[in-house]
Amino acid sequence: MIKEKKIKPSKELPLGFVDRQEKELLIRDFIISKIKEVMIKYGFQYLETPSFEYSDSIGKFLPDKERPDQGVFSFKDENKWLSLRYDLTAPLARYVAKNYLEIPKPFKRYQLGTVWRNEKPGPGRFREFLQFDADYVGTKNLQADAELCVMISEILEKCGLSQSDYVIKISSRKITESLFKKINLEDDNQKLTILRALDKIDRLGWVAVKQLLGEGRKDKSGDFTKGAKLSSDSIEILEKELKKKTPSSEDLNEILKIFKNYNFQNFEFDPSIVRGLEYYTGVIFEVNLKFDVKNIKGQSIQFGSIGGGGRYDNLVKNFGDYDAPATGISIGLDRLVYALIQKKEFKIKKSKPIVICVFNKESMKEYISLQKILRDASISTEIYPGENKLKKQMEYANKIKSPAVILYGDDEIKSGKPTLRDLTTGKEKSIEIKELVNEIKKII
RNA sequence: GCAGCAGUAGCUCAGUUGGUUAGAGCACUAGUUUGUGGAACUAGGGGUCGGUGGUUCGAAUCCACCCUGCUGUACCA
Repeated sequence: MIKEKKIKPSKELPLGFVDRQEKELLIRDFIISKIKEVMIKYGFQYLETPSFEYSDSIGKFLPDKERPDQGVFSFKDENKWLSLRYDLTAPLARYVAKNYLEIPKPFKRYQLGTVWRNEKPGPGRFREFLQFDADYVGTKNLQADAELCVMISEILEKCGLSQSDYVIKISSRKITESLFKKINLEDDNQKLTILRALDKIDRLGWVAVKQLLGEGRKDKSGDFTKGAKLSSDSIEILEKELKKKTPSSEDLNEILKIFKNYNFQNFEFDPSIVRGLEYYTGVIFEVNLKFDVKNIKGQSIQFGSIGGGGRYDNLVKNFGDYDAPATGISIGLDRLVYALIQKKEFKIKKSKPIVICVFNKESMKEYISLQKILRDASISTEIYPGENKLKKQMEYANKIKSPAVILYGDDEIKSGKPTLRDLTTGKEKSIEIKELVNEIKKII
């Protein structure tokens, strides 16, 4: 410990930002490897775009265009506003608009990247997180939308989830639009309020949602949320229509047929899902986990979906002359990892290094030659990084969960037979150098 | 943003109606063993008791404001 008490820099992290440790990262890497495997099979191209974009290229859909810092992290560079991307879809639209003439049509791309949101963090929700996106740009064919659902389902199962662990909910923006017509609703703000209310059926139930559609609702903490102020007649019509369990729009009927062709069944029609409010134009889907997720304190929490997507036919058009209908899906990888860690035990092989103990510096040449033999055999190995006494070295090996240490002191060097100590059993063996690799492979 | 609850050592927490120098367990460091880890024993380091201001002879304890965290809610392109 440092004793001086000067002005110390803070060890705390900014709100919503976290250090991620090896255990989590290895599981994340595992998931990424599964994703890549599946993406290649489905014929998607890999793309990377920068973390920053000009605010107006990704800010077309900001609620408040005058303030680019609303929800995003931005700064002014020279005279232009830059923002950290808040998703991978807006940059894709920008990329397609920029490279329209060169790229294949339709354009299928997948992307893994960090995104940043200036919002309140929650359990498993941060202000910086890794997202995975797959999109089809330049086709109206609903086969694309269907295939995204099938594909995401394959990824989840490759990650170890079974059909009962998750469900893909589907709906269409067209259904809500027709509902608004039915109750003669024109006001866009009111429409938004209704969509937001409907989005909460899962979480709050119909009783609360009806309050939100009407005058408003007071929640557990005593906070009051203003409602959409619909008449009770209109609310009743909405409820009746939304409780129908069969889709009433053409696009959904079409997609159901395609699912049949794929023999895909793990979906559920749910007209209450909403997703991005102004962004989507047609089919929308949401990936929901069905198992219980807990926070650090072991309390069950409201986890919500780990991702979703849908059809956004107008996004590319906003950039200029090209009109490219598109559909895509995104998954929050950190959230998926957070949930997955609780669901199942991951046995991810990560070989910890064999530690070669240091007796004296003069023998370093011998230690290094042993180390080279092991490393050449692809065995993770290190010479103890320091000059402590043996006890410390053993404690270190134990702490990093090393499977074994090699003792190669003067006696061993003289006889040419290092001692191998298995740290799980505590047993020691004197071994010929040429047998060392084989013996170690038995242990690890 | 709004609301409820919380903040004492690296972690988990105790701290009586306000009363000397603020405690425990785990972790850490050193030793018992200068060539042997996971156990035990001994010793040790580490806290402006979230911050600031106030009440008081005296505050971790009471009051005000602020900060941070958790949970709910709102927003979430």
